[in-house]
Amino acid sequence: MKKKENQFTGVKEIARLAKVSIGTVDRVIHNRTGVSAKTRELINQIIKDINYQPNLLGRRLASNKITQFATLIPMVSKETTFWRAPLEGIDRAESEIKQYNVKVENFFFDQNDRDSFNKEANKILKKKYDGILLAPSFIEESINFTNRCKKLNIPYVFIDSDIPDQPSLSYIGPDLYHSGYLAANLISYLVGKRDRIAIVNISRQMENYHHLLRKEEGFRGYFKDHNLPNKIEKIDIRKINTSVIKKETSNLLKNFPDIKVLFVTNSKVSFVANYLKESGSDVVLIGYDFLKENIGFLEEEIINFLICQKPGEQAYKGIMALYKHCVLKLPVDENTFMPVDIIMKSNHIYYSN
Amino acid sequence: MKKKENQFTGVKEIARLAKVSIGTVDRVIHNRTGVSAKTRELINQIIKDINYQPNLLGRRLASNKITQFATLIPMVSKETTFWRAPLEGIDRAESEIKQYNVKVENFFFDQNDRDSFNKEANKILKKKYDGILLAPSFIEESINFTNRCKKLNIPYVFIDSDIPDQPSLSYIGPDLYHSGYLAANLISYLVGKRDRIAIVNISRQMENYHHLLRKEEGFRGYFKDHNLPNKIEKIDIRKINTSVIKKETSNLLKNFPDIKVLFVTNSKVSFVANYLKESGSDVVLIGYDFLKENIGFLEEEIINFLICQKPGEQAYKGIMALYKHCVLKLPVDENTFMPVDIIMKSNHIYYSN
DNA sequence: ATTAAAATCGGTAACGTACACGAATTTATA
DNA sequence: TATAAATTCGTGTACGTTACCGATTTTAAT
Repeated sequence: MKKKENQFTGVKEIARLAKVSIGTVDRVIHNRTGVSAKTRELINQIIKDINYQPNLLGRRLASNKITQFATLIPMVSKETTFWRAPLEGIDRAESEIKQYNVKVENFFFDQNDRDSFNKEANKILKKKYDGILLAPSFIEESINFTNRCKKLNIPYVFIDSDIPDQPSLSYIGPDLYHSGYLAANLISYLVGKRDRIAIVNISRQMENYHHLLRKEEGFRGYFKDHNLPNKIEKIDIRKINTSVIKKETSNLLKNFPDIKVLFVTNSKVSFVANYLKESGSDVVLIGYDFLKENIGFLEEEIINFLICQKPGEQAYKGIMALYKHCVLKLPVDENTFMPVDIIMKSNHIYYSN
Repeated sequence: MKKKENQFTGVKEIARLAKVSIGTVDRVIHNRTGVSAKTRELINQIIKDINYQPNLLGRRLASNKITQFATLIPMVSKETTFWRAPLEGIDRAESEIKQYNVKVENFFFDQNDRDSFNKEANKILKKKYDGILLAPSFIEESINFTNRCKKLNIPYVFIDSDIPDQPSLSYIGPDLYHSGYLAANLISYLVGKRDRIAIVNISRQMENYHHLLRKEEGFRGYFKDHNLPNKIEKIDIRKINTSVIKKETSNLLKNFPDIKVLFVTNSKVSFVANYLKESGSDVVLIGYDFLKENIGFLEEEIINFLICQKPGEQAYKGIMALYKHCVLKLPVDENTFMPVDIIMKSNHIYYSN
């Protein structure tokens, strides 16, 4: 460890150069009133000249404030454990920045109950937070909520899915079209030209269904772009229920015995896997998300590929984006599309969600 | 922004509870002499009781020291641009922690010149650094170097490849065996039982060759574990030279026309791709590393899959591990095996190395 | 010209921690 | 018991910044 040598740095140096007190420099830096136009200009010039970078340690230490963020994401349910990873990402981010007086409070809503979304959203707006991270599962409600945030000048970050034309501080999540496109590309290696393929959408909520459609578009887009002749079937299952999914899948495979690949457009792929295992089918199964229930089937190679986009990392980055913006006053990327990861039996052990 | 309320925190609070001055508390915290056994014990008890977490802002601000790290990695050469990503990762880490008075200095060696490694290593040891990040390309030399580090009590982190039985602060890099294993798993989806497969090792230096062998072991391990009957050929090319590689590959494919997949065990896959493109072959090509020269072929689907392990991220994490250990005094994972990423044409755009 | 009001600025106490200096206390030595 | 030596501890200053208080200067009003 070396000792630092030069004496005058930061505001003190600026003050020295401008022949004013550090109090005045501080006023200029924070655009406060009480400085004549001349000295203000002079100080600003010096700041530019010496390329002054404020010392964040001193800054955070002196400004004895607590920055508070709120998160609004679905609760972990019996239906899916998907939202466990984002929560862990949030916690990881918080424990990294809590030393800088940042606190994060989490609010959870029920993915099958839009009222619960509104209720939690109102709770958030009552207490004044400095930034909000949310998964805009319900489109209308999210627009409403974020509009109110905008009026209150509270920055918000979307994760997991975006709301077009609703400008946010940042979106961090998948490019849904591309993830479908990738699935198709992968499948193109697995089937012959004459094999049949099926898309399986499983969703109860209309909202989430939109996301699935984007993936489906990407999926079909690939086949179109590459003039592939494969026949593509599709079924929509609107109940998340073992027996229903079993029946529908079984019907599908009976009607089209030449189906070689099933592409399930979300994390519900384990339900299909469950049936395939029972029936002893050797259809290739591709689905989404690194969930416990899916990994089991991945290890058995009932599910052959999982497409994942690190939901935990998304939430982590989301909190960090708020931190960068609110605390460090740094610019933040408007869109961060997560890499599309391909997980199979032999690379899942080192994967971190 | 909320203001913080409670007055007594940190050392002050401890001092209050122990009825001593903060100076004494400070001495206990830093295991300095000059404290009676009684009060020391008392203070330590209080520290435990209130679960005292030192404020890093105050700590870093007060300790007016500069922590200096050195890195020792191969230089970017004409032969490969592989080491550009790690360098960027190092820079990214540095710019994140430079606010905490951390500086990083980079030293580069020539991968084909073990003397250059020794020369740079000596430079590093002359100036006393607080931590070292290195890619131990030359095994003997690295052991020698790290032994000297240990004597000087300088912690070091390995990236990219490990040296077994040379205990380091941390290793961050691939699990080579598994990456080969994964490649085989992937290939198992792409070939029929009777198709032939070939492994292509391209390496000039004996050292690097060991890494390739680990991958090859993993690769063959998969076929053995799953009782797959595919014939596996193998060639070693000890010159990194377009025409040599062209000739060797061409011979291989002529001798075994039933080869369906080529597995190149490192980033030199672009040389093979170059030949395949010329010859118009439609053999499936799998290789390593997200390099510019490879991505071009990936887009053309001459290279079909690239296996990547985020070398940039490795270096970033390596510097961060040193930071955590040296500055924050936090525990550090001994081994961090990077995820094994599968990159193809349609997911490379969002990939970050 | 006098006084009041407004604008401009300097000085300084914090924030939580590190570290040096010297004061107070205890122990050892004669 | 007196004195020296050693031990134990408190105080003060510093790190770079924020934010407030009050002093000084300028401008406005009479």
